[in-house]
Amino acid sequence: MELVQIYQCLCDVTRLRLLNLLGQGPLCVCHFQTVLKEPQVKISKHLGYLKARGLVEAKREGNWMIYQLVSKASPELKANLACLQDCVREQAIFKADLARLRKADLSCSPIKADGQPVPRGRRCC
Amino acid sequence: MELVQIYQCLCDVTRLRLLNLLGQGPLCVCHFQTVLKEPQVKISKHLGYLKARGLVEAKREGNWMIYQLVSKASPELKANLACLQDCVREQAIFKADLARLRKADLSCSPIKADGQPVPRGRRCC
DNA sequence: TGATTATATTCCTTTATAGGAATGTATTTG
DNA sequence: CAAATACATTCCTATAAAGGAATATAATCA
Repeated sequence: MELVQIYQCLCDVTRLRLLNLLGQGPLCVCHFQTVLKEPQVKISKHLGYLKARGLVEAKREGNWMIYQLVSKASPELKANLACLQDCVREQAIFKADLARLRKADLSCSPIKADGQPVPRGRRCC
Repeated sequence: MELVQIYQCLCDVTRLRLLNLLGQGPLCVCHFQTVLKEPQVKISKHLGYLKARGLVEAKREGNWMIYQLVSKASPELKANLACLQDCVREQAIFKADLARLRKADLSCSPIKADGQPVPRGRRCC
């Protein structure tokens, strides 16, 4: 993947917020909606953008799509994601997002802490 | 400066090439033209773009405009420029640019090695 | 002062991107 | 199967950006 494409993915606030959250682990679309408080189209499109350019990957989990950072990232991508995490650490919007993520009910997501099988088919968000 | 603005500056190859060269020190516009082999408008516009967003600064030196990376860069900018330098080290285009830079006659630029006063008013490129 | 050199700006065209409304698709539940 | 839930896609509009041709500006030289 080209370096420029990485930067193209990083030059939108919504996408930075998505990537920031994904730094914590896999998430489903509705949780992004809940945390970012942005409309579904917006979230979905930006996730599609990131996926098309190989920054994230998605798998279907029952009714939900679970997104995560690509498992086999290039050195350039790794470096830039690390740099991003570092830059973002002090910034209000991103800290607030992480705070809301922690408070959110993630019961439909595979990142559930207790390791229980994910309860499927119930209302999520 | 916003983090997103930094990434906006980085999402174009020409600008990455400019920044890569500026990592070596200040340069005048005509040297960018020589090294990148791109038309003057293109170079000038991208430098203007970088300047408008605070990644580079420029000063007039007689007939020439000397561009350099901003002296007082934010932590985010520093981090990302360092990351860029790192990512770019192995890539063909950027290595080739640096090679051409080394071979170029930089007599009209303040980065002249021997510290002599810059000869002004002569033909540069 | 007029010519030359270096650089910036304006104008125009093309393409990319963001955002939202509406609609489509997949999956699960009852 | 019908309804509900989660998500994607299409269509449209507005705005930004890239690139080039032509022109303008600034400084220097002869």
